[in-house]
Amino acid sequence: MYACTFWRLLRGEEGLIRRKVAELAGVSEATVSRVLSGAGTVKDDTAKRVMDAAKQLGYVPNALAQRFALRKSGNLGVILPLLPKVNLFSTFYFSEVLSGIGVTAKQRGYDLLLLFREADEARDYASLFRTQKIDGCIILGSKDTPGERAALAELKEREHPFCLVNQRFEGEAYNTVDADQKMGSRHAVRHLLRYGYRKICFLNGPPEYSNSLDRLNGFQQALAEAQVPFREEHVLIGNYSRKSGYRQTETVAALIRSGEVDAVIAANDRMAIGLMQGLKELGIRAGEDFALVGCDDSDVSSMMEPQLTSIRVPFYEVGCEAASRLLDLMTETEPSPPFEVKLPVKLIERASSKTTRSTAK
Amino acid sequence: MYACTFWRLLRGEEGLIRRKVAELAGVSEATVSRVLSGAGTVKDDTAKRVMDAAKQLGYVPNALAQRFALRKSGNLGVILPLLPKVNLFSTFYFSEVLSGIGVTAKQRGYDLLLLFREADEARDYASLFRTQKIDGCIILGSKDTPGERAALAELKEREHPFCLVNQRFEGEAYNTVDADQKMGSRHAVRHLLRYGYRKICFLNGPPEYSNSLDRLNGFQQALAEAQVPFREEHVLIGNYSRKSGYRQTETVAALIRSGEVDAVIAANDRMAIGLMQGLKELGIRAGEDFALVGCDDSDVSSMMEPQLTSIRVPFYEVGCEAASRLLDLMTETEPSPPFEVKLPVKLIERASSKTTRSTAK
DNA sequence: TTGAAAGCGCTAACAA
DNA sequence: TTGTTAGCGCTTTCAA
Repeated sequence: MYACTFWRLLRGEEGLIRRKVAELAGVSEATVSRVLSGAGTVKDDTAKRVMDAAKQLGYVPNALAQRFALRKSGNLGVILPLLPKVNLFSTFYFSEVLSGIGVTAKQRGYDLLLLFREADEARDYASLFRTQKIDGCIILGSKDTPGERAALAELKEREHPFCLVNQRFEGEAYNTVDADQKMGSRHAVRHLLRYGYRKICFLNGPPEYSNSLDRLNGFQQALAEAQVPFREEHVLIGNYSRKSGYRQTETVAALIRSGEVDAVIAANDRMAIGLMQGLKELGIRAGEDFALVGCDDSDVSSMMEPQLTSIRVPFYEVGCEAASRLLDLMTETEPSPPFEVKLPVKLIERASSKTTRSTAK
Repeated sequence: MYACTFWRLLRGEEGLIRRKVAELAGVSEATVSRVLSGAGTVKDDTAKRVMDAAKQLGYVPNALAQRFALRKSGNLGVILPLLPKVNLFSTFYFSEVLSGIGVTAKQRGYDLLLLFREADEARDYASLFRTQKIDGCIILGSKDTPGERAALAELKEREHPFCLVNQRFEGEAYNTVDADQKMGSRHAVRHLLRYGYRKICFLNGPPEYSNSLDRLNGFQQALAEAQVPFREEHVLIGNYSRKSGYRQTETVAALIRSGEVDAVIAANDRMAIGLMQGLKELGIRAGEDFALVGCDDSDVSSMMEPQLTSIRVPFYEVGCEAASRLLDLMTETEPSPPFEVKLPVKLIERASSKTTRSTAK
């Protein structure tokens, strides 16, 4: 009770506590500021007196006032799609990337402002800067649509620092951190070829995501390198959801049964799993009747039966890198050219693709 | 280029644009403020003139200044554990809850500040309020430890609005939104009994989480209701990770083989899946040799083979409810008693527990 | 219904 | 090395 009224008093006289600290330390308020913000030059001795006084009185500077005076919000915005409805991306992806961003931002004294982009909301990223809610932002789950392009162009034009994660825009030089998806597909193809599979089907995601294009690209390139002909009709399109993988069951089953296809690469784990389940219902088993490779190496890939071979994308590191680069850029004085970081991926071999096809048809 | 310099100018004269709006509308800056903040009484006619002028000049008030003047951050803090390291909770859980919070907060004009709690950091939630980074906060993944209790007690003492999600503290009346875990276990037990299983083993999580205690409680109660004896040695403890479920393989296998146990309820899906995998390796199959029920109904439960019966917890709604209640509380003037909301859960029956045990030993 | 002016808690010149 | 002082862009009394 005592403490309660004590603190209520304090709250009522926010400003006074600052003055008290100054008095207790025998300095001016400006010096208190200098000590606590770390800026300016203060004698070690006085600095210590101020610190002690502040600790004794439990004084913590008001970040809101601080940021207002500095005209910096101290926030890093993270824009992300509304997850539950459009569950295309995996929760795994977001958790990992977000954690990476969060840890990095915290290390560097920034807070994270989470901004959910609504489905068809007119995107106005720039106003987040105008209102000074954020000093920079990282955009997740961006798609190549006219509205998105316009919003990004505006950001760039006004020189607001931002960074895209896992998405590039053809013809625009934006800051990007991405996994090397193209290399991922190549690894997958080479892996399958090594095990004797030669008739590979590719279950891709929609082309609004540059990742989809990159993966297809790597797929084609790896085939070309091995002089295996590329068949357009062996490219299927889903929407990154498990259901969309499941929906391809009939098509893929026919391809496998006719001997036209003996392996499938899916552009993410969810589609791979949907397809695997569908085919299993028809008695066609991954790892035995055909080989299956997913992408993302999400936590579910090792929960499957058989466990799913997948391309590990270092999502956590992607988040770290994006935040780190963006914060660098925000603290630099002179403008630097846009960065396009590609992080290496790695094929994790598991049972779904490991049976050697010695008698390839 | 033109636009670019134009905006650079604007940025240089942030304050001026406000004045220009005032001039264009033929009013004072104070009136501009009144109109844009919606407060105060303004004639409809002048209000319209101001709005038009603002739109024409592209004026958006500076939220940072606004919040500073109002002494409100406009942020709802969400405190959550660092995910990647301590991957006890599922990413599914956090994504769902977070989305619920995010949507609700946005509807009510609040922004979300994400705060990662580091593993053993001295918890000082109160200073988030003192620095005015947040006006209220929702705490996820809280555990019953002395440090946590102290931090929460401080929040309460200083009358900072906060809400716990999925965690209660014995002896403390904090605002809480939780799923009805106790009811969940009861559903699970009754379901198993109905299918003829009578020897049920319970794989629980650690007791620092009140959920663990609730679930055990419901388990015992349901057994008592059905007059099935409760066996202390049939309660196993994991840590909510898949591995910890896997680690119980030997123990559970022995219990099943000896006929002492014919069904298992796990306190979350991850442990259920770990256990399922371990037992499968020993040739003991869920849904055939024993029944298995998980909890959370995370997205993986339907990706398993066999699919996992699980208790669906409305995580998204939990998030909505927590945010909604907390925001109510923050806008109320008079103090209200703490709320303890329990949301209903639902058993989702799948293959892992559906084979009727007609010949129960 | 509106304008003028004070002040939110902090930083950062400028002086001393 | 430190104190004084003038803002940061907004809200909000108080008068008109």
